[in-house]
Amino acid sequence: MDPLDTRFLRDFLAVAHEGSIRRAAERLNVVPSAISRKIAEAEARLGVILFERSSKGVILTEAGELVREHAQHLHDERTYLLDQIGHYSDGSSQIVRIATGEGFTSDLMENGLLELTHVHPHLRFIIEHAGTEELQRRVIEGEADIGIAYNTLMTEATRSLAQSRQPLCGIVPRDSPLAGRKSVSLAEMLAQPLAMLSQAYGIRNLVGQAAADRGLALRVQVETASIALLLRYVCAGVGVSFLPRFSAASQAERGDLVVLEIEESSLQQVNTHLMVRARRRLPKSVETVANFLSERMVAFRD
Amino acid sequence: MDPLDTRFLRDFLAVAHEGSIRRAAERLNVVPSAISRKIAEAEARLGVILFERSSKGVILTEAGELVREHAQHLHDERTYLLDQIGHYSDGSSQIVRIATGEGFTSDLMENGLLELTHVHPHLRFIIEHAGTEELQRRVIEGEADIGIAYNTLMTEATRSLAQSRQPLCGIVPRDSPLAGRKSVSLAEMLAQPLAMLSQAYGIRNLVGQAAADRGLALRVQVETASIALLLRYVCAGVGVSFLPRFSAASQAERGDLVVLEIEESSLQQVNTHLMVRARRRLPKSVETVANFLSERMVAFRD
DNA sequence: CATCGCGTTGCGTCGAGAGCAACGCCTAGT
DNA sequence: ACTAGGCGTTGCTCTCGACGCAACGCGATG
Repeated sequence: MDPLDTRFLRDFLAVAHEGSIRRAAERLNVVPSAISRKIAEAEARLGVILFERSSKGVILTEAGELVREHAQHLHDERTYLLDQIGHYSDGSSQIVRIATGEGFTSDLMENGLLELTHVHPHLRFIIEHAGTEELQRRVIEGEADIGIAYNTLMTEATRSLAQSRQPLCGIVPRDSPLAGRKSVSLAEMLAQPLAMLSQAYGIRNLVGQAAADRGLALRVQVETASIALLLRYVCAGVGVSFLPRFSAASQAERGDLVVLEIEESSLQQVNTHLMVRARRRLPKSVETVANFLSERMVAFRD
Repeated sequence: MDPLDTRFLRDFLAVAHEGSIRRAAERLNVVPSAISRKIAEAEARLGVILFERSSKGVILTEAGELVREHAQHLHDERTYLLDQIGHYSDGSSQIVRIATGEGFTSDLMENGLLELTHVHPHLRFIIEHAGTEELQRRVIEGEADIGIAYNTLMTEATRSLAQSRQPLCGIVPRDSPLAGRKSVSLAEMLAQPLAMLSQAYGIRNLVGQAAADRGLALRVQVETASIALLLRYVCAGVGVSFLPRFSAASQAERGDLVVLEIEESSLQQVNTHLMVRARRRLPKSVETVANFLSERMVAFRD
């Protein structure tokens, strides 16, 4: 009867997420034909095609994307309602999923979760790392409650609960000739052996752009997706790298390396955001965590 | 299975609205037992009582009110989605329901709807009058899309799309001794025979409060819920009244009566609001109407 | 004390929706 | 060129969840 029934939307969300009716059916423990029929009927009633079928699966059409947003929002609201009613007072669904860039790892753990787990021992966390775009996608599509991203453009689909400017800094070994300096030029940095994050992280493009503007060549000796590796690279004295201050804060504190300002305005303007899905009313647990992290993490100090 | 199924929420909304399972069942063309059972099952699953039963019907509990908001919001979002998909492109559901204080009647009609019906002939309107609180309730509970209210306190459940200060003015006959004045004191007004709106309209309390602050007695000769009657009262030269300027604009233009500023700060601070339900994404039709009225109606000119 | 309207419960019935199996289609690998 | 595997879809069957009907208990009201 109703083409936008709750159960239909649940199935729909699974299909959109999996990109395949069969896989969604498997995850939901039903037979694919059941879902296929529901989708077909909904399309007939709405007079709109929701998925484009291919031999590899299905992908959302434009109209389908609208329905997906609706389904996601409904799911959020439902969770919020159950939270309000106290349906989760037993502690279930007190799971907060955080998606974050790898650079936030130590800041998140030492300044955020360490105390948070003591103050609210009933909370459970799922923490996943991802590049900036993937991270944003996870928040938007409901795979994560909170996203913490560096150098990201906010869209209509996300809302920022905390932000601060976190310049991209130069990370140099403690015995580097640059180590005593207060700030360095981009040219001086690029004259050193260099390790950098891979393309997915945006930082790479940021530096690449700045270098191009000055007509400087970007010679990367080591390229990796691991920030831990970058830090070890610098600590070992092999060469320099670029990271925001908070990513290297603990090593800098121990004197293992030195963090320098770079005289390059485009690298000063970089923002960090703590984001949640737009228009979502946050369950108490998520709100608690978001507020706590916003206040405590170094990445959101001005 | 699902205690918050779409169909359940539809029934739930009807019950909450009607205050009676039987009446809701009748309106939905189902048998009362069906609904009664659904509610009982939902309460069992949620572990919360949603309605308090009495021999006269049912009323929402606190938890029930949360569910009602959820149901209302879901309904809004669903309508919005269908609107976006173009499901209503045939023109159905292009009905915009406006709840307004009676004082806005001529302004609404002459400066708003007159042109609007020409520009968008496919739009249909349902316009209902109500006192300030009732009006707000209708917007919140989804019985109206747009509310236009005078002297209202905005709450969390409503959002204001347009507002302006509209002082409460003195309305006097054209041959009144006060008619030539630019402004008058409250005392001078209250010395005249007086007709006023009844309590439900808030204007009464506003004047009563101002009078009390100055130690003036409020002697009301005629008390009515009809603004048209107030206007005729003044036009006929019987006495004076209090109304915002826009309510008497057309009569003042024709010279049938005179509108005067009152030297009383509390009467200057009164606001008009064009409000919609908070957190609601407006269908195109509603948005069109809201924008149009905000721009054209005298009540929202500064 | 009778009556009326309310929500609720027991029981029989029906149909929406799920499972099963077969089909057609496209892709990719041999 | 062909085959094998994965995909969405369709015809059929069956089941069980939801509805209608009727009777019940309860409180208010006159």
